[in-house]
Amino acid sequence: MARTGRPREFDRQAALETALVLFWQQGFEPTSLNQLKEVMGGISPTSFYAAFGSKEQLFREVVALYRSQQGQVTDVLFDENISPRQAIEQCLRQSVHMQTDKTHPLGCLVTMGATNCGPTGDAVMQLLREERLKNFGGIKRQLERAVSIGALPENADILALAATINTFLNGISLAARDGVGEKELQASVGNIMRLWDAA
Amino acid sequence: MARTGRPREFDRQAALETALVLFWQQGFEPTSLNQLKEVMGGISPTSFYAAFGSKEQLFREVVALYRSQQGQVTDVLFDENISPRQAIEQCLRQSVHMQTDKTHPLGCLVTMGATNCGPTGDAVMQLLREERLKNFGGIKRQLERAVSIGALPENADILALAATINTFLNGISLAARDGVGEKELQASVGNIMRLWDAA
DNA sequence: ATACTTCCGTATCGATCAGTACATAATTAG
DNA sequence: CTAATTATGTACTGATCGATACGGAAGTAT
Repeated sequence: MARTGRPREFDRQAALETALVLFWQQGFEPTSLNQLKEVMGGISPTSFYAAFGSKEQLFREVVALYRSQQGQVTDVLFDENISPRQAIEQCLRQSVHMQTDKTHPLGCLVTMGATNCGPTGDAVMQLLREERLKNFGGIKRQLERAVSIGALPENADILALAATINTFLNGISLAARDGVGEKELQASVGNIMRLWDAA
Repeated sequence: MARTGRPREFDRQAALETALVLFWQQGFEPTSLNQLKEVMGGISPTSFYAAFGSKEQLFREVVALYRSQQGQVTDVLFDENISPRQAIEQCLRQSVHMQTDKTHPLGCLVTMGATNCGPTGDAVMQLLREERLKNFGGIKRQLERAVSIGALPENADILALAATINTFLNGISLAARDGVGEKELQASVGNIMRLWDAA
C-alpha cells in the first residue's frame, strides 16, 4: 500500500545521484543550496528540506551512497577470503581505475570531499576522516593477516608498509585531478606492490 | 626617506604570517574576511583592502610567502648540484618533517589549500595546481638526470617512478592531518627510496 | 600654514548563505 | 463527502559573504 499524502514529484534517488556529483566536484562547503536545488531537478527549498533535512544530512546520505557505489573499490580491504596481497593490489588498482574515470568527477569523495572547512564543517571533516581511518585499518589488518599466514616475514615492518600504501592511496585523488593518467598510476601501483614483494 | 602619508599602524608582514596560518588551516574558500581581519590584528576592512587588494590577492601573497618559507622543502627538486637520488630523498624527508610539525597546521598549503572550490575559486585552484605540477616536473627532471649520469639504468620506467613519488608526496598532507606520525611517514620514505634502488 | 598623500574607523553596499513560514495542491483513510 | 497526511511554490528570514563610500586622522612636502 502506497503511503498517504501527496506523492513526491521528483525522483529522490536521482536527486541524490546528482547531488553526489556536485559534492564530488566541489566538496562540502563551497557547494551551495542553490546549486544543489538546481541540479536536483530545480526543486524548491521546501521540497529539499522536507526530503533531506539539511545540507549536512544530505551530504551524509551522499557519502553513504558513494560508499555503496564507486567507493566500494576499497571494500576488498575487509575481505578475508582472498590473499592479503591480492586485497591490497585490487584496492589500489580499482581505486586508480575509478578515480581516473572521466565519466564522473576525478579523485575520491572520501579523500577530497571535505578538506577545506571552516568551523562549521568540522563534523563533516570528521565523518570523512573516519572513513579514511577505517580504510587505513583495513590495510593494517591485511598486513597482519599476511604475517600470520606467512605471506610476509615476521620481521617485516608492516606499520611502515601500511603507512606507505595508505599515503599512496591518499595521493591518488590529487594526482588524478592534476591530470596524471591511469597508465602512470597503474604502473605506480606496480611499484608499490614491489615493496610488498621485497618486504 | 620615509614615504609620505599617514604611516600604517599594523605590521604588514606579521599580518601576512597570521593569514598564512589561517589559510593553511582552512583553505582558501572557507576562510572569511572577518576571520582574516581578526587574526591580522583586528584591522578594518579599509586597511585590509588598501594593504592587500582582495582576498585572492592576499592568498597569492600568502602562497608566495609559504613557498619561500615552509614550502622551500621542495626546492631541492630543482637543485642540480646534488645527486638526483639525494634530491628526491631530501625532498620527501623534509616534506614529511615539515608537514608533521605541530608548531603550524599539518599538511601542505600547496597540496590542500584550494581543493574544495566553487566556480569562483577556479583561479586559485589553478595557481596551486601549477605549483604542484612544477614539483612533479622537478621530480621527472631529477630522474632523467639520474638516467643520463648512469645513476639509474637506461630502461628504468622513470615516468612510473616519478608518478609514484609524486603521488606519495601528495598523500603526505592527508596522512599527516589524519594523525599518521612522522616516524611511520619517514619509514615510508625509506620504502619509496627502496623503489629507486630496485629500478 | 597649506597642500598632498596615505591610512584609519564606521557605516554600509548588493549578493548570497542556509533555512523557514504559510497557504495550497494532491493523495489516502474513513 | 470530510479528515488526515504529505508534498508543493512563493516569499521571506537573519546572518554572513566579499567589497566599498565617505569623512577624518596622521604623517610628509613646500
